[in-house]
Amino acid sequence: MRPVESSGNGIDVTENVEERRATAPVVKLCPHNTGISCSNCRLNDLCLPIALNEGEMQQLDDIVERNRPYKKGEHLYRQHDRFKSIYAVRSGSFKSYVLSSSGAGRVTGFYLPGEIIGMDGIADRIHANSAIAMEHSSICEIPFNQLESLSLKLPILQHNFFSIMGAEITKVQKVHTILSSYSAEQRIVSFLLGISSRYARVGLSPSRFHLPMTRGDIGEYLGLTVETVSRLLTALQKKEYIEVDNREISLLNLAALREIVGADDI
Amino acid sequence: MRPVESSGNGIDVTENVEERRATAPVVKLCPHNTGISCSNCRLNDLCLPIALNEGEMQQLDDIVERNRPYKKGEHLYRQHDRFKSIYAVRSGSFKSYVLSSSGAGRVTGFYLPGEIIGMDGIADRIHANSAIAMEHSSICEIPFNQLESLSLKLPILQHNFFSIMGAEITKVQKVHTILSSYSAEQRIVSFLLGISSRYARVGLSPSRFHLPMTRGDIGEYLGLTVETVSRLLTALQKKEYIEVDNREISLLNLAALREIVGADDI
DNA sequence: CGTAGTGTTGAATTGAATCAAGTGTCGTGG
DNA sequence: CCACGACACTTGATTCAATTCAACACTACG
Repeated sequence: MRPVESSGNGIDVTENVEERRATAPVVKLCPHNTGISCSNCRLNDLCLPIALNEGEMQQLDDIVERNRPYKKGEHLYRQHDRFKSIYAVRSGSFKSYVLSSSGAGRVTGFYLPGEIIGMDGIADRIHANSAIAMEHSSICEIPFNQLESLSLKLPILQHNFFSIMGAEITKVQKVHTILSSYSAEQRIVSFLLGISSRYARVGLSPSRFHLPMTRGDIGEYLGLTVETVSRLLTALQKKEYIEVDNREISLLNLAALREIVGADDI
Repeated sequence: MRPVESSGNGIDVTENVEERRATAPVVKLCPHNTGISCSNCRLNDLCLPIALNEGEMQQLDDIVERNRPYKKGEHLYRQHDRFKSIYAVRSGSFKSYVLSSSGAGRVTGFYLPGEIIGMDGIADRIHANSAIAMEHSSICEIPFNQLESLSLKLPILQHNFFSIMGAEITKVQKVHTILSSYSAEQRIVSFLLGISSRYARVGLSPSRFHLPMTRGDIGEYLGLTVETVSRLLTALQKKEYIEVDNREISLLNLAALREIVGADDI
């Protein structure tokens, strides 16, 4: 039933976090004793260090904190927390969400390996969202003040971070367009294609993957109800455009799916 | 009929552009002969130069290009154009929009004086949106490569620009929440309150203002039809929460309006 | 092995879209 | 300065996509 490409809880592209926790359960690990550094991280060419040379990467490495992994349901930060760092997802996945005063929270984003989470706090130094692990996950924490200082010394790092923030702006604007003009079916398809290409980016299969989030999460993110999400996944399966086995998704007819959203998608 | 606070075509807080055009209609103006510089601009404490000292502001000033004003309907840039600069709105207003392959364009943002437009091109050096003047407007163009270079030398400038990009991310995420969970009425009210506080930021009246955009623009931005926008403005007027005279809006009952969106708005 | 959370499916309802037919406003050129 | 045409806006009647309400099935974890 599980796809070949993504083992177990989804995506542990860089390390066996379970094993590490067994030997060092609570104590905060020194950044250097995990065997992981930017220079040997598989994600380093899609993360902050793009195009940095060895020496520069070492300087970045020195400010990165690689804390203990996060268990499913653990918070990375909460809404209104003081902003301290941004975080690169190394394995697993997170969602960000806000609690509206009118009760129900709304999911504002999903963060997969190789993506940066926490930029919602940069402007006013207070996190606008909460962020929570959707599965067992590990992250690289990058203290923002230190990132700023280092960016003054490393032009490429400054450039990369501007680009990463720019990409975040473009990504959220894309969602704006989807929410303001797409039908429920187009939203779901666009979402699946988006997840697909984000997995492809880190070398996983774009046509067969595991969704780390619930139907409810997807619904909140896309402005739909759980029932609608469920119904549409079933309908797309009936058309044989996708195959759904619980949270395992196969995209069977890429062309038809792209057709639905108008081809110019992600 | 016109509100006292905003004269004529809306907002010319810094200069009389009409007059300047009369004497120098076509030729591109030298950045220094306009009498405008960052240091004497009324918006300088809500724009890039925040907290810069005189010398630093002068360095920023040297890279800013103050082109001829834009007429209503003129494009600042178009989707797929090469990204070259970001732009600070000095007077007037712009909207950004995308053309979906399925015909109808969708408005992705409105930019008022003191706000920065163009960040949608930072990530991949291609503009993801088009930007067009909604009225006679003037801007400060800041070539991005030069901004990057200068940011390496001026820590405060780098910091400011990170903040500005962070604020853009937070702003767009807020719209995401609005579109994914608010009713049509809540969207309109939230939009009006947002415009109100953006005008307040530049010293204009938060309770009485001119909308530079059409009902159609508002609808596209909020994922509603023109008819719905029109009906709801009428309905809010009937409740005496607002007064509508064409594009002149008065907010009569702030408390009631805030109540509608759940108080935790913008 | 039980139970809480997650997911599915159906029937009824409804908020906003669509379709339609106007009126109002503004900029332009005669 | 006024008349014209193009937009912009409004209002009403009807339709429909997605929500809501409801009941039940699955699954996964302690």
